[in-house]
Amino acid sequence: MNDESQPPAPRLGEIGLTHFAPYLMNRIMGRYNASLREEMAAMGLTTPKMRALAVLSVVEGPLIRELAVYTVTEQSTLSRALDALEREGLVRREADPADSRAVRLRITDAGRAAFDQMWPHMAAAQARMFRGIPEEERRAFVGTLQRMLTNIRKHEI
Amino acid sequence: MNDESQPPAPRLGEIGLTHFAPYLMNRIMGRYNASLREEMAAMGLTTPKMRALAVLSVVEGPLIRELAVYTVTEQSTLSRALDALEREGLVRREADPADSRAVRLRITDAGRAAFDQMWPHMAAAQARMFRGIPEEERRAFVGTLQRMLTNIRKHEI
DNA sequence: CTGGGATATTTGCAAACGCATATAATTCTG
DNA sequence: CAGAATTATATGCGTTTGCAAATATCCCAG
Repeated sequence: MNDESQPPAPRLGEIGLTHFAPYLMNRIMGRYNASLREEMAAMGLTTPKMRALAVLSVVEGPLIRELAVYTVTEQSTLSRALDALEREGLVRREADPADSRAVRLRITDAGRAAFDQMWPHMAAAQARMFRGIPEEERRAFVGTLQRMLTNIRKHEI
Repeated sequence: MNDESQPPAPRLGEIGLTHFAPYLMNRIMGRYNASLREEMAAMGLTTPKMRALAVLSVVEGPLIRELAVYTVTEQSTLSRALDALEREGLVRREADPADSRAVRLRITDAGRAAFDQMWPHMAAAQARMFRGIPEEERRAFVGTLQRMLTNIRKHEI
């Protein structure tokens, strides 16, 4: 609870929906995620499963609670998503040698293949989002996003 | 299906998670939404209910399917969220005089009061996101978001 | 006008989700 | 080093979600 006594916020009606960044971001991400849903469904993936594969294709052997942060997923939801991914042979749970509570995660070759099949759709959806936006503007936008992430980050990941 | 034959997308591993805008946006919005969940729960609101109130506080008498677009919510989910909001007296369904299939939505005074209680938390969460980001950068960021929304917009709303 | 296709909304049902709690292992503290 | 507190993960259970189908109304071609 850090209350840095803000000046009173202008009302939503005054700034308008389309000037309120979270509204815009929710709409954009909603459509981005929806645009992938069909391909995911065709591959038997849910959003948490797909995100887990995406992160595991890049991050080596994280803990489940770490992956939960990366994927913005409830830990219990992720635990069950991993059950499914493991059942399907896309991911492996490995016991951590130093801490037997902990589970380290690794993507399998089949998992990597599944993600490789998914990736072009993700890249295309992203490209659609940025269509007509100059490279420099886009770079600045991503820079601001990175700054925002560090602002709101609660975890060290 | 508009396939404008893209050049092959660079792999996620090459660009890195933190350069992939959808990943950053999902993380940021995940935390933004999570940071509101406690206040919402305290007021008996779910995310769709809260979003409906937010939009209805600004948009006059939309159809349910229109509100579904604004709130990025499945129409069936929204229909049930509206059941709850109506039961609690925060929203009214009104028959459209010209089309008796259609339902027009209006926020009640109680609904507006509920949203007014929620709004400071939303504004504060947004302020946290943008902490330390100069006004001009922030304006540019929102401008890019608006451009992105028109890019991916499927509906006329 | 009238039947066929569109449109607006609701509802049935199975799957997914999230909170709280259980289980198991580790670390800290006196 | 014993017991308390903490950490990592899994699971029970009620709620929410989303797809598909049902219902009701409207629009339009003939």
